[in-house]
Amino acid sequence: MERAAVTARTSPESARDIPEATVARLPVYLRALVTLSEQGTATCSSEELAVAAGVNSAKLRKDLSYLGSYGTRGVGYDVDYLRYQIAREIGVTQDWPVVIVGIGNLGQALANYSGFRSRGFRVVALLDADPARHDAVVAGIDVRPFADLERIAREHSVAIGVIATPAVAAQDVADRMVACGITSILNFAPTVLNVPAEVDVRKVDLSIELQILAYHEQRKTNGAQNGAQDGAREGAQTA
Amino acid sequence: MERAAVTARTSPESARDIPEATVARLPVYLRALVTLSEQGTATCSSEELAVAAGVNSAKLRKDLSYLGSYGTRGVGYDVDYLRYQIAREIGVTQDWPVVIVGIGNLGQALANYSGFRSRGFRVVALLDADPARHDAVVAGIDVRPFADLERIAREHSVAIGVIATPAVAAQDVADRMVACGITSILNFAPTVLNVPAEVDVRKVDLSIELQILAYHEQRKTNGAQNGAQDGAREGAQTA
DNA sequence: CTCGGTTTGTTCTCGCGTTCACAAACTCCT
DNA sequence: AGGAGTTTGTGAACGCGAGAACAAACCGAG
Ligand SMILES: NC(=O)c1ccc[n+]([C@@H]2O[C@H](COP(=O)([O-])OP(=O)(O)OC[C@H]3O[C@@H](n4cnc5c(N)ncnc54)[C@H](O)[C@@H]3O)[C@@H](O)[C@H]2O)c1
Ligand SMILES: NC(=O)c1ccc[n+]([C@@H]2O[C@H](COP(=O)([O-])OP(=O)(O)OC[C@H]3O[C@@H](n4cnc5c(N)ncnc54)[C@H](O)[C@@H]3O)[C@@H](O)[C@H]2O)c1
Repeated sequence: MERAAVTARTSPESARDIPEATVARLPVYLRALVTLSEQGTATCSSEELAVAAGVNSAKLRKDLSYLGSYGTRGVGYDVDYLRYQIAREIGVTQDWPVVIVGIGNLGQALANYSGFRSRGFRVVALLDADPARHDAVVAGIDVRPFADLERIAREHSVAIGVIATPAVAAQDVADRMVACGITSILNFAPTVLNVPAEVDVRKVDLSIELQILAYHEQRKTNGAQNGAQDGAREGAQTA
Repeated sequence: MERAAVTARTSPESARDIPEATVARLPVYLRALVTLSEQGTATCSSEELAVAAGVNSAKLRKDLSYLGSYGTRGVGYDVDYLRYQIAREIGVTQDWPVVIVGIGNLGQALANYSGFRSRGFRVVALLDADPARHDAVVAGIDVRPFADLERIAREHSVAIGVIATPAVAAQDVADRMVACGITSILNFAPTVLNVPAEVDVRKVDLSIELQILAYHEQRKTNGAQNGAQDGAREGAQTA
């Protein structure tokens, strides 16, 4: 891995095959580093950063090692330098244009969310199929007809789309997005999307999260009644 | 596992140690079964259900085998029977009372979300620290002062809490929830929560999801420019 | 009853991810 | 300069989960 480290230092677009589990944690590290930076911390050890990110320090170091050798032994990591390196690796040193489709309860909340802009994303359009919603202004952005998707996607080179429509409409919306060249979809509708292999889909599903909590909750209370030997249940952050 | 299967058939509160990965998929199967049931399907094979749930059929069968032997070889699964068994296993045959704290953009959207009720959850209170929000009615429920948490949690035996406050307030809210006996928390604030080991925390983080998509998106476009040999990138649903 | 077709439940294997543990490397103090 | 103390980066061990493959079990026809 020594060679990889050197390559990472010299050529910006390097870093072969980062494990998916690591990729999912990089944003967490990035956020922790931003917080540390805002607090005026110049350097931090892997242990400090691990605590701030809520993970094991060994895991943190291994994750960072996939990006290169950005730390100094005996000292730790330069907060701003590491922050930049992770941001670059994730790809949020420039803003990504994003469209949100389905401007109902959830879509409006998302549009109003200020955390996007500051974390590498820019909402370029709000689209809805319901004419009654059109011409409304949400978070300073006009709500446009869904039919405008193709034009907007082309004009802004949109690669990422957010689906916040009812479940029945989600597959149609996804198909149209794919047809417009969108290759990454964040889906809030509780349904399975069928997309070509080159398109990435991530889903955020409220009910599933709650049901997972309910399962463990049931176990806790039943275990108490039942008197069964429940081993140490870890309450670690489960992503 | 033969013994476990028999036990599962006879005693309702059985099913030792279901793997976490399986637990996370049970809600997906449940939803697929509900859809199938509503379509009038009486029985289905593991292959059909797997397609509906967006997973491999071998994985599905293995997952279900942890609950017991609820299928019939050569036939498949009785949709309604399996649906009930999974619902019982997850613990959503009765409703769980839930409190939502932080009734801003996101909290209001959550309160208005009708999918909770139908999936085993009942919002019993909306709490906010801002007096300006009090006495507003969202989704037919009064917004109450945050100080009411203890009384409400006790009166309704609330075990599950949802945090939709700004990040800076999230840890305080979590501490108060834990003090009130809440042992499961769904956190929307982009921060790491410190809670006792017996408390389960699940987080839903928009920015992280988008950043993961951005990472892969960057790889796709860079790979094209670079002409590097990018192996077959799978676009499967990543939870 | 028997046989062919079908589908489940389970075993086995492989790869990924987590964690431990430690050598290498760096700083600071004497 | 050298040694003590600190922290990184990584090799190795281990456990969990994914998937292929197959025997066991069930149905229906004849
Ligand atoms: N509100 C929540 O907190 C919440 C929580 C979890 C999941 N969800 C899911 O998110 C999705 C949106 O929820 P919501 O509460 O905002 O629903 P909503 O009904 O308030 O809004 C849906 C919007 O989508 C629009 N729409 C419908 N079909 C469309 C189409 N084909 N193209 C474009 N727009 C279309 C509608 O006009 C409407 O404005 C749903 O699938 C819901 O299950 C919502
Ligand atoms: N809106 C979104 O789509 C979105 C997306 C991703 C993440 N988030 C996160 O969800 C959280 C809420 O987002 P939002 O857009 O609804 O923010 P918001 O500012 O609209 O609402 C926050 C609410 O929490 C209340 N609050 C503040 N401190 C409190 C306390 N100590 N106790 C109880 N209530 C308190 C405020 O009065 C306000 O009503 C934030 O952490 C945000 O980062 C929101």
